Amino acid sequence: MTKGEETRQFIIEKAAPIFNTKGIAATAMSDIMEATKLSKGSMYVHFENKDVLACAAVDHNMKILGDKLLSAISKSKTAKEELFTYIDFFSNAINPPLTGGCPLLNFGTEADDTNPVVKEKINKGCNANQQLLASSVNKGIANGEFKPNWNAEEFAVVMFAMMEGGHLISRMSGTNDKMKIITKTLKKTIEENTL
Amino acid sequence: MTKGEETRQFIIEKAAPIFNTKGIAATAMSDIMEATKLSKGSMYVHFENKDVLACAAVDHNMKILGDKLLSAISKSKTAKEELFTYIDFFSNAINPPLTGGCPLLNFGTEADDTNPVVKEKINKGCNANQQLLASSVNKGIANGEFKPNWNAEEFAVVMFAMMEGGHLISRMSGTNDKMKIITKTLKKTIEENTL
DNA sequence: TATAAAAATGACCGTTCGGTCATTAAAAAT
DNA sequence: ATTTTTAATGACCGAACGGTCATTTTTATA
Repeated sequence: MTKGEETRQFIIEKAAPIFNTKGIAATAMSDIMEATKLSKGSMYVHFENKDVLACAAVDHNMKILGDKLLSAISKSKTAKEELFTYIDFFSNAINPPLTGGCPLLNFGTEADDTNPVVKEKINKGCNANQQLLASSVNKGIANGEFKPNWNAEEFAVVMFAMMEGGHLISRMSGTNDKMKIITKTLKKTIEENTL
Repeated sequence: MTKGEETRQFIIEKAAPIFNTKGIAATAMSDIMEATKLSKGSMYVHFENKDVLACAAVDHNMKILGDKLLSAISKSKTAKEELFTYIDFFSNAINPPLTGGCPLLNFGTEADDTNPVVKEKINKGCNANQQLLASSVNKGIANGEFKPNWNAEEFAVVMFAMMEGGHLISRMSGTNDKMKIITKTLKKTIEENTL
């Protein structure tokens, strides 16, 4: 990795949590300058404008979160464990795995009516999550863990929606109390579909 | 209503959908000036600063949505109808009841780490929704529509989270396809708890 | 080690931002 | 009808914004 590539990566890593916390519109280049201790000119050597940097930060946030998640799930032995691991991974919305909370929720709502590029990135992220969940369910059906008539795709949609909604509720209230109800409900549903 | 109160209300009504669509940080006073065709000075006669106007816009969005929702629900005869009406009311995320989509989702994620005042408003809005749902369930239990052992508060949390999460998914994908899965699942759960 | 290429700097630019205020116009009160 | 109060205006302000660029410093190549 050349010096340039190193600096570029360094900027992204410092910028990502700021964008995820403050939002794209509310984050100024000066915020990134302060965090990186780099000059303004240096930022524009590596990113042609703020939008490009913001997109890179969105990508980075999703990648980091995805890597952490997959790393946790990969330790699971059964399909049921995979689903439980996913739940536990996101169960603490007050101290979330990523600074600023869920990037799908944060960037998704901001980009919704204003930034189609970021919006599509988030859409793909949502779909990736749901496919991950559906594949765990299907895996469990295939190996006899789960009831064969369990609808994997539908459950994936419902579970993903519940986790995101729970994330919102918890962040607003400042406690994980209601997230616990959601995780409990999800785990119960999984148990009910376990043979 | 005096002329001043009329103008103030007029500004709020024009500003509310803009804030809900673009977000607070990304909305400029000039946007409101353009929408209202009023001068900058006039805006500051009625609102001491942008934050006050933004808060009023948040309140207005929540009030309008709440009024519409309660109006729809009030036509229901049974508790089950109330729950179904709530579901149907929010089932179209692509053409939502409020321009810009759900204000709880929009303002909640933006205010999360930056605006404690708005955050608390949204928190109260989330709780109000959940209490509304729980009261419908409890009403149904009391009048013998629903199973007596159905946990109203827990279902309210889960249902609210699913609807908000479904809203996010639908807005990102641009279709209501997955929202339909969510509404179907919720209605099925309600049916299962109906006597 | 000399040279070419890439990276880093910070002063600077035009624009837009939120916000002010003296002045004018309109509405309310007398 | 006159006076007083309130609303509306738009030029203006300083600050902060995203972005540029000639210059300097560092890194990579020969």
